[in-house]
Amino acid sequence: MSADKNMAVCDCTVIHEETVDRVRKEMPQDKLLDSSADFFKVVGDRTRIRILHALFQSEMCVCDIAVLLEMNQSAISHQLRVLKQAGLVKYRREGKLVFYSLDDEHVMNILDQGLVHVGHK
Amino acid sequence: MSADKNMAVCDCTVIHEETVDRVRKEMPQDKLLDSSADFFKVVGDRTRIRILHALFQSEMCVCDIAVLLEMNQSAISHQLRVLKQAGLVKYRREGKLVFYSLDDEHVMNILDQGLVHVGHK
DNA sequence: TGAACATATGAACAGATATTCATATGAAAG
DNA sequence: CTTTCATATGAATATCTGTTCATATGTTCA
Repeated sequence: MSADKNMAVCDCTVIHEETVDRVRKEMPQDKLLDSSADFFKVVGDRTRIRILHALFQSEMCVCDIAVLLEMNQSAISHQLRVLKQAGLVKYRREGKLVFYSLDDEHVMNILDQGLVHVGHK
Repeated sequence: MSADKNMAVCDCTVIHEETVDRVRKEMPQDKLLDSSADFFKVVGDRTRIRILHALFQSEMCVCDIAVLLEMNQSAISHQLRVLKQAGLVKYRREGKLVFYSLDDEHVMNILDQGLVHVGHK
């Protein structure tokens, strides 16, 4: 059976079928893998990672963030939308202003580990 | 001074200059932020995150990985290149085969936290 | 109600990225 | 040395993504 799959998908013969089968059994579910890739993708962007680190220090309105990152308001607003859809930030309205803050502080642990990782390389 | 920066970059008046200044002081260095965004970007891909999880179980040759992920050899090879450049995998040659393995097991802690994060949502 | 301001949003565009295809490289075996 | 097989790589392509621009929404205040 895996021989067929092989031909369809790969230019070569299965070399270590047992390894492949064993690894396959231990792989996290596809759904989880896709979700976590999506999560890392959200975080894997200059602008968004800066927004998150900023909000870790303090809640901020859109304009504050734009000034901090020296980017225009629209770009920030678009990225905040992405972060909100990913469940990473939340907001509260106060008159004309909208204050954003982290919705999941735990995520900062992961971001910090990312910093540490690149820090000593 | 920040007033000028404002006009150039944002459509609005600074609302909370003290907040912005305080947050700016506490932000990680730009270089670090960029590096960690790049790191998360590498990890934020369906194919690459699967390769890493697979290699966490066992070293594998390129063909094994292609079969496991049901993708063609060339696609895998390209992605292994990205992972290697990011310092996440290493390889050893054995005859015609090239065996890849994790170069930084610590990274799996971060990936696992990603799985946990998306797992209970 | 209307002007002013902060934020959101849609369309457009430019740049990045993943996969495929064709082919090159490099090793083993005949 | 030539063939065969595993892997690498460059070019081409299609898709995705981030930013910008123009404009809409929504709130405050006159």
